[in-house]
Amino acid sequence: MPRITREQKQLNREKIVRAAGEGFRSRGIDGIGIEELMKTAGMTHGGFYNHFSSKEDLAVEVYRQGFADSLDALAAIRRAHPRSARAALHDLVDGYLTAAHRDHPETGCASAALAVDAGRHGAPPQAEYQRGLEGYFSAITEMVLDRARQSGTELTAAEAREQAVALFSQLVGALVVSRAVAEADPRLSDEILAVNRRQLKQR
Amino acid sequence: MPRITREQKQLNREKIVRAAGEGFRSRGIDGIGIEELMKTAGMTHGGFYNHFSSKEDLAVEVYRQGFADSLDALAAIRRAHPRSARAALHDLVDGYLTAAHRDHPETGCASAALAVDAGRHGAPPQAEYQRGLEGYFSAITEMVLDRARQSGTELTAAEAREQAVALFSQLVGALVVSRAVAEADPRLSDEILAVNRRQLKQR
DNA sequence: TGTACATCAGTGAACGCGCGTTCACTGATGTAC
DNA sequence: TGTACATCAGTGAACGCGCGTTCACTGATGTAC
Repeated sequence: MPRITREQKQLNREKIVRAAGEGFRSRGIDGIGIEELMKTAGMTHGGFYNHFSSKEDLAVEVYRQGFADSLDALAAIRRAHPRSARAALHDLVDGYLTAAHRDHPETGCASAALAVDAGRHGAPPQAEYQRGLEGYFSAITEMVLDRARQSGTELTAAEAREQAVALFSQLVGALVVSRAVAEADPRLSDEILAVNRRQLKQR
Repeated sequence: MPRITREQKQLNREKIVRAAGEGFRSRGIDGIGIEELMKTAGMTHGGFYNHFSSKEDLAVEVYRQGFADSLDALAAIRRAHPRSARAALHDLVDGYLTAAHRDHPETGCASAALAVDAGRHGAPPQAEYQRGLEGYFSAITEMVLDRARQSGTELTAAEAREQAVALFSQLVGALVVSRAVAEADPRLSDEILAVNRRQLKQR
């Protein structure tokens, strides 16, 4: 059958990245092998190295893609509330800290699902994580600044960034901890989400 | 040479749990093998199954031990500030969100280092994680209640627990995210710790 | 208290297995004329 | 536009390797008398 169209090759590459994005998020970079990944993407494992030079190389691409997707989602939230950054921030918190997001890491926030793996798989994935994180911080900082502006509050850029960093840290922590007990104690897991949601929106 | 004293066997077991506690925290449960673990503990790998029925069984013990150690540390903080729960909570935050804690997951908080692994390695470790987390929440809730009492503020037990859950979520999130970028961007990593420290103590 | 024997903790080789990676092969695609 | 040939994406077997786990063995400890 092969060889395949250039266009088709690009589509296949995207399928691999998507399969890896889901596999790595739900089971960790070490938790899923290339054979299973390629099978999920609809191919046999031998062709993997036509697309990536190593598994780590793929991980870097997964981080890049994951953060890009999340930034797009953030931008969509902002666009949905053109007049109220406050409403947009509430949407962010409410959307992030849901049972659905907790129960589906495979399609969720890369920062939360891949944070621990980032530190354990060498410098390149970690560098990509850092780039993505800066993007998050910048986007949320702007939302916080908009909110202050719209409510007539004085707020420096530095103060806004502090609020953004703290907000995001808490979002990630709440999600990670709620996931860790999701099966062992669903009620506790729900409580963690609800408490953090409520507390973050009071600010 | 073998066989060994019963007492010596118990000491050997503790050495294995300690080695695994450090190895699992810094490199993940999948990130270190039994051979290396046993070598670190000063033995050859064959004897492992005289102590544990499986690697997962060891993981459960690591979670149990890790949370027990952390609860002891929390109790020590409380004892160091018998008159001021406020000072104790500040100590908790300042001690948790330090560069030293970030840079040494192997001796640090089990909840932060092992949260993601808990969800990926079956029910028994996750159940142990849940038990430990409840212990944290209870201990911190008591500290929050003490603080309210000592400052003459009205606070229900439910409100105190909410504050405790949110506080701990943010602690874990800040540490996890700061670790993920520690090598790629030390300044950003420090900023994350400092911002969360400051913000948590303002409350 | 002393002796004889059963127990069992640590050793180190071996097991099967799945992993990441390599490779010869195939045949449709891409390209040069 | 059509033909001839080089390219190269996917296939599937194979590689070495490290993993978790098992096992026969040893000899000091624990126990029964």
